[in-house]
Amino acid sequence: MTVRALLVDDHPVVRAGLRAMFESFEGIDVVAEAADGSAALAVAAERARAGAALDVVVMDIQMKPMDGIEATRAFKAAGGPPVLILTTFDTQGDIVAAIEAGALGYLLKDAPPEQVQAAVLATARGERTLSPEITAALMERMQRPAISLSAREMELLKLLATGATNKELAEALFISQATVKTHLVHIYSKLGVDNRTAAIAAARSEGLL
Amino acid sequence: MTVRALLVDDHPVVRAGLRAMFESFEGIDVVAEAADGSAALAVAAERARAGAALDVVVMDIQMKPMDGIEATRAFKAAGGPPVLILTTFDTQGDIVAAIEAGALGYLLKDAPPEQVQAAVLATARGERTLSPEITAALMERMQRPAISLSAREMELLKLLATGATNKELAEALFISQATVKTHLVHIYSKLGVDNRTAAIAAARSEGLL
DNA sequence: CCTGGAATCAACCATTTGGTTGATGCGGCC
DNA sequence: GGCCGCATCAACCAAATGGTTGATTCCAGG
Repeated sequence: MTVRALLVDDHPVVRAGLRAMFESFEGIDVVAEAADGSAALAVAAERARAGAALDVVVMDIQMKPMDGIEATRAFKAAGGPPVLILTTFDTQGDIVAAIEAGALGYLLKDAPPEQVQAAVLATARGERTLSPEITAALMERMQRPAISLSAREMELLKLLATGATNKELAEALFISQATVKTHLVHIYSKLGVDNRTAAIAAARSEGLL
Repeated sequence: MTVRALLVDDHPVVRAGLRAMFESFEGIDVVAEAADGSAALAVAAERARAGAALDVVVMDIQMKPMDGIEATRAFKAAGGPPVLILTTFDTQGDIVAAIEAGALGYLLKDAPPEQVQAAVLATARGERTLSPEITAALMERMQRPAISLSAREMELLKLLATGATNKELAEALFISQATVKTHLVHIYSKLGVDNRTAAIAAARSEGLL
């Protein structure tokens, strides 16, 4: 029995590549393509109405207007087909976001063809799949006691990364400079640094930005 | 007469996609693939020795161990085949670097298949090709008086972005803190900012990092 | 050869940032 | 009810950073 797959990627080249890989392989039938999340949802809905529901969605993350994370969440909420994320990046933030959004699998685009095919079939069967690199990144994150900034601290951090001074932070957030400093001290201590530029660097490497 | 092309990309999926696109098209023959710059150089050299030199190289930028920029420079230096850069990103720094390295064309991976094929043929003929987005990015850069940091300033900037203090910069570069400050003042003035965090933000948005 | 940019350093001062202590109010949770 | 985390603020001090002026050396280009 062949698996009906939907390819979602904003690069025609990548879609063609996946299609070519799957065509030379018994078991996967690419029944549709989409260039972004909202198009993918539309296609899936139509397929379901036609009584030929999809078995698996292979999706990139970075797309516009609707990205792969949002689309995954929508598929999950609608009880749609399982989603396999296939992307270029392995930032911890992306991985965590994808899994939280309900993706069943997460694979990198530089994976060898056999791995991609195996992952697609596994996802269609409802099994969870993570490539070794992804697993490693996740494990690493688990070992450290999960750096989590409060919502307010995240606001500060984002503005901080734009190069704002304490005074500007205070004005932008309608708080006093004293409060800004308090938040900054907390941010520094959570990130294990002692100045703002290092905080930005650390936040980036943690995938917080 | 068909064009002999070499595909260089670290993603098997992308190579398969390009190959599939070109196969369905008269005029381009994909005679080899490589997963990085040094492998590409080896393949091209072997082809040349065999008397069946390549007509065009289609290459990504981000690859390891040797990236597309370096490889392009090497092809150019060796009088090799013309290079068409086909990549995901359109940061001004990448574009400028690619052109300076001697790339004949620069295209984004989200370009439609016909555009990719046309660009490959044009590159093989020795014509320069830039996609509209790339041209726009280049023009924009031209209009502004080209922010260019000296080599030393770039060294500082990179370390700055890692969160180093003036003292650490001084030690890392074997100069006094006074010199660090002088360099920083120059960097700030070139970027139009007045502190280090803003400098990092500006450098990022200018594609200098 | 002379001019100018780049890199190097010093001394000085103003401003910003960071560190600490302490305090208040609010909301959730056991 | 009491504890705790979060957000808010103040006052004070220490350290880092930024701004300015001025100077030296080296090297490349007209």
